[in-house]
Amino acid sequence: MQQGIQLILNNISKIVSLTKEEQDLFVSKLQYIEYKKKEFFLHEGQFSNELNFIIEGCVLVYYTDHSGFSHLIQFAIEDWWVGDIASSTHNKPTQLNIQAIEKTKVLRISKDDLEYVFEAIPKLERFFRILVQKRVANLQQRIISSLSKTATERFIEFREQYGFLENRITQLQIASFLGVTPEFLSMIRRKLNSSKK
Amino acid sequence: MQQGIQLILNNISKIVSLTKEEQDLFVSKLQYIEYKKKEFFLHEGQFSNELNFIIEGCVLVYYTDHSGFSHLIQFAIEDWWVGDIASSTHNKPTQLNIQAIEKTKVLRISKDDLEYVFEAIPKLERFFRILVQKRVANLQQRIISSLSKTATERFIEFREQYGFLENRITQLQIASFLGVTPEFLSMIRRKLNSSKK
DNA sequence: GTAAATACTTAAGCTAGCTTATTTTTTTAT
DNA sequence: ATAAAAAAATAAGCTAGCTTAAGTATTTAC
Repeated sequence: MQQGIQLILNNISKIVSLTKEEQDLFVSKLQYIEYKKKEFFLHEGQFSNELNFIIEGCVLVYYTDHSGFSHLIQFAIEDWWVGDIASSTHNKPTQLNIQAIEKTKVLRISKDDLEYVFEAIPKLERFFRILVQKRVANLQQRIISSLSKTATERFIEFREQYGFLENRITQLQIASFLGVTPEFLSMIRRKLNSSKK
Repeated sequence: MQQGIQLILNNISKIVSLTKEEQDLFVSKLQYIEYKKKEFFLHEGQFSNELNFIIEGCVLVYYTDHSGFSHLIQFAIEDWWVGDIASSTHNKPTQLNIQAIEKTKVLRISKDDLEYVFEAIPKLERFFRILVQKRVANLQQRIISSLSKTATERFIEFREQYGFLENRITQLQIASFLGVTPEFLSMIRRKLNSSKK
């Protein structure tokens, strides 16, 4: 856990610098949690009242539609933040599922504590504002790609951006993220491989 | 313009409450600008260093791909904020075009002034954090829809959410927002109309 | 007020991506 | 180590949504 605290403070210090006292206050609000592989952080219909920082592991954020198909909205690994901003901003039950796909260690802060530290340490509110802005940039890029690119182009873009994940998540999950069937992704991969040599 | 200032202060007061002095400081940083129909706020390749609040009018935010096709990322009307968060967060030239499609009046604040007022009035940083969170919720919903719904379902959802815009933007623009061709949208509309009666 | 430009509709043929089904490979649990 | 489960590949037939093209309606600009 001690290493995790170093990691989270380091993550924050890339954007804002906190004094020792501010760090201690923030850290005092963190809860350390471990999830086993396949365990859920959050189920559809629950209220999302926490934000999680991943120390170790990998989680998926997905939406399950009325026909039971899952659609991968986001994934997160160590040194990333994960939570349902939509649910906690609008105080509505989440539509999403958040699930560990490896043994995962997180530091968690509740919504109430987060609001408290924002009040006490405005620099932290700045940090989170910038974090959320980066998320906007990321989501917007994904919309641009979904509107203007073919599945093959989106797969190539995925590899460039998230290639380091290719051994941690399955083809099924990549297909779900790209918005194609696994069968079609398999075809895309075959075509790319044969044209490569 | 005076009315515009009332509108913007009102918009902010729905989320945070400012003292008279704080309001005055914020307002002193605002610039009033008018655009004619078809004029651009921002062209692809430029740097986005402003945030705009629309007092009156309607603007489109779109991406133009390498084949010259436009894809509508966002639209905004009076009482909405518009800018390119991605470009200004990452200090990169924008990929987007922002264009007025009606005579449009805005109040604008530069990125530098915004950072200054965030420092001086932390409540304003909170306001913008929450504004950006709402944008995340909106973009995420759009990704969920694009992954899990057919074009017809997305059009019905568009009408429910943005029906009030149907007389201000064209079918071409709606098609571009939904990610279908105008011809196909025309077919969808015909089917929906014939099944309605 | 009128010509030109733009938006919208319709329809026929086409293709990217889906469905279903089978086989092979890899992972998981005991 | 092995059986069961899950993931991945291949292939044939299908469909939502695209392309092209031509015609009609509406806006725009002078």
